Amino acid sequence: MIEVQNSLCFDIRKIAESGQCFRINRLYGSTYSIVAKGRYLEIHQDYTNNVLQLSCSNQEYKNVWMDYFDFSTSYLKIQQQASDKYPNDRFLVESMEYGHGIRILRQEFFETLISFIISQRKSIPSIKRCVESLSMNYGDRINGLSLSGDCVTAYAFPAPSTIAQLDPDELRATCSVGYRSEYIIDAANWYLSKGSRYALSNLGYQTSCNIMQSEIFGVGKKVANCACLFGLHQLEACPIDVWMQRIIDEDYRESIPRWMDDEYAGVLQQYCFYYKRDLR
DNA sequence: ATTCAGGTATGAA
DNA sequence: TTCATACCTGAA
Repeated sequence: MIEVQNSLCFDIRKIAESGQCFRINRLYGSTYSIVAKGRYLEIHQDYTNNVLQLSCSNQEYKNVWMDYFDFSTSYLKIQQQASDKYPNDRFLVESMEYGHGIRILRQEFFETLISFIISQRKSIPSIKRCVESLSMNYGDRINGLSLSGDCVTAYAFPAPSTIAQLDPDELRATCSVGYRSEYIIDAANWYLSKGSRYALSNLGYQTSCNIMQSEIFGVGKKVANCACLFGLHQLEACPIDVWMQRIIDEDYRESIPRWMDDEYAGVLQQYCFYYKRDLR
């Protein structure tokens, strides 16, 4: 277990509730578990002393989790820049204040792609259950540590080759993914034959977004944008879901706000999404 | 019972 | 291009 001073824009509660990741769960209080990159982590945020506790070694923190939490990107700078560029955008400025501490996690691409294929027409709890059963049924068993030093078992997200070989009916039965089961298997095959060769993160946002939409059955505009933003860390990707559409309709009189074309539109989208959803 | 939940493919206008 | 509709599933 290690302890680090949290001097960054980092709020684990908001990140967990921001809907970008389906494998962060609240255990108790402000303690969360995370399964990512074939590892299990527990993290506790002490909001009064501004301290983070993580259930890993200092080495693993530096090698794995600092990258995962995207600590090399300054979200403060992104916020300040946006405030300067769109000073009159009341909704955006309020959203940034409200969502301060949200970051875009550097999740694994394949897992992100499959997770957001699953997400269509599903509620977040339901998506989480699907991803969890997918991992339990077909993923590797992981041995992790809790914050108190106890051994914890978890399941990594399955490998592309494992998912590619599944029978659609079996997948549907074991993970209740419904009509998405063919999509999932198709995406895994795409990843094996082409996706992993493209080096999509180097091809840029527009190109990778178009490739995914045209080559993967079941991947449309929204899912492709989520895969770009959360799986490739292309921060200009701005997925328009029902909540974003509500923001456009209700808060911008049905016209696309300027910030949606910003180079950091995806980050700003997360603030607005989180803010709008909490107003429910 | 009906609707909704972070959509997409398809075919018609 | 835009629009309506079906689609697994589980929860409200």
